[in-house]
Amino acid sequence: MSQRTVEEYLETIGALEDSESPVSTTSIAQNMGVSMASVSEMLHRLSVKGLVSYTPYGGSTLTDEGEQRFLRLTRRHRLWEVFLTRYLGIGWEDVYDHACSLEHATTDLVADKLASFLDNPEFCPHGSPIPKKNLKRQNITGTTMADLEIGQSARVLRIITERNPDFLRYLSSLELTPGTRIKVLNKAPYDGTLAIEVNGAGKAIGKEAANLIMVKPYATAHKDSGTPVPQAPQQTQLL
Amino acid sequence: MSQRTVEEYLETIGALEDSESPVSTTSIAQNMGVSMASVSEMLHRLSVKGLVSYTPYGGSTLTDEGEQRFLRLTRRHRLWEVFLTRYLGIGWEDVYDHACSLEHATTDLVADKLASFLDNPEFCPHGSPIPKKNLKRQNITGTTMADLEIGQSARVLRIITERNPDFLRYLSSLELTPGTRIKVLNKAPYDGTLAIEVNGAGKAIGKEAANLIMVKPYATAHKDSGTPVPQAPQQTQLL
DNA sequence: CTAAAAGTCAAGGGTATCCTAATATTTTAT
DNA sequence: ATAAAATATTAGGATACCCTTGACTTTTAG
Repeated sequence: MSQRTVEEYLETIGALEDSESPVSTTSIAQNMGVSMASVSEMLHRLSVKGLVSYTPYGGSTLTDEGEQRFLRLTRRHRLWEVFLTRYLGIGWEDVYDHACSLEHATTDLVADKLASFLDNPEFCPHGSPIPKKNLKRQNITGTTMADLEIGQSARVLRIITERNPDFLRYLSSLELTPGTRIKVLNKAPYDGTLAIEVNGAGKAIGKEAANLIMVKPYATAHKDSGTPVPQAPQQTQLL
Repeated sequence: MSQRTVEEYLETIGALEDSESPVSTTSIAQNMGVSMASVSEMLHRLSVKGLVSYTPYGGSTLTDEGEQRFLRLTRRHRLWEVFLTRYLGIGWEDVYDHACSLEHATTDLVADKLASFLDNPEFCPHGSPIPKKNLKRQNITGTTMADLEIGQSARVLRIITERNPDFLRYLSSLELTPGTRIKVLNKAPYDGTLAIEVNGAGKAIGKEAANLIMVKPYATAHKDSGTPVPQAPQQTQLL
């Protein structure tokens, strides 16, 4: 079983576990565009390899070792994303695919040196946390833009769908990048379309899209807590 | 036939063509560590794909298209080597392997942006020329250190064996990196061992090793021509 | 000219991955 | 509680790749 295929399964399962655990065979099959039979077969193999804990008819979870491998890949992927946007000037809308191929070809040494070079960034350009070298999983919980009440202000933390350049370009056009402050002006009664204020300008965004944007609501009365927050993706100025 | 396998064959054939053209099946088999039969079979397939021009019993050469693919890979490989030494601080002795995996995972966009970021370097850390974007093959001819006469001075241009960290480490210990100026003090009559002067100190180096070091002899009477020359591999100072 | 060296070819094996179709299990809705 | 629907698994087959062995052919060198 090729290294590459294994890694792709681990990544799919790991990503799906954020929203569904154990992960169903159907989800995996749909995500990877292969038949359920293929997935079933592969889960057996991954199970034998000790990377996935698999109960027939019951779904799959990553074992500790599978989780480690998943996080190591995620770390590499997101470090490359930071490098590609910051130093090569590739837009955050497009970095996903390029990082996808690089992550599988990155040796431990290169990953470590890259992290230092980038100054151990905490977030990728889409606002997702970069696993640290110790590879502990970070739980991502929180509010989406669609959860906000009328009148609430918040800061954009993270875009959940990293791999859809068109969607990300759309968000760019609305100036909805991680770090941006927004305020909900109104919510349409039937379809839930949001009227929001971004950088002083009014914009509209559908509920489906708003559900893919994680935000941190402002606690009006309190000082902002010390939690680090993603920065807007941008190129480092070179000499 | 997997992308990766094809690329590895193209690289092997392309590299061997520097010293032997057309390239014999035996050379390829030895270089790749597979049987001649496997190579024979693969050459047929590469021939059908139009990447290799193959005459049974007569050897193989890359077609124009094969050559392009080869040069594109070489370009990527060497650009990564420059990045790894200059920015990540990985020693020139070790970059080869890390670059080897990255090169296959590099998209066109990333390769171009990386080249600009690195300021379109002309040479890799071992002194080999980096193919330009137009992918014209550069002929590498010249003198090796073993060809020098007693009393001649020269500058180290290029180490031919890039993939042997131990050998490169040995050269490092002799301070024989690209860009260094040396002078031949003596040549032993039987085994051809060279006594040389490097940075004011006397050293000895065997004929076999000296054969792997390309140099540019100084024309004593003339001004140095304008030909660019590789620099010593070193890390860029970061702010 | 002939033996050794180099190279090819055909046959076959192992692994990996995918699919479809048939079967089995679990869930859901009545 | 049970039938239908949804979900999942297994069996079996197809394809591809890449390798090796061993018999055969061509080239080369004495």
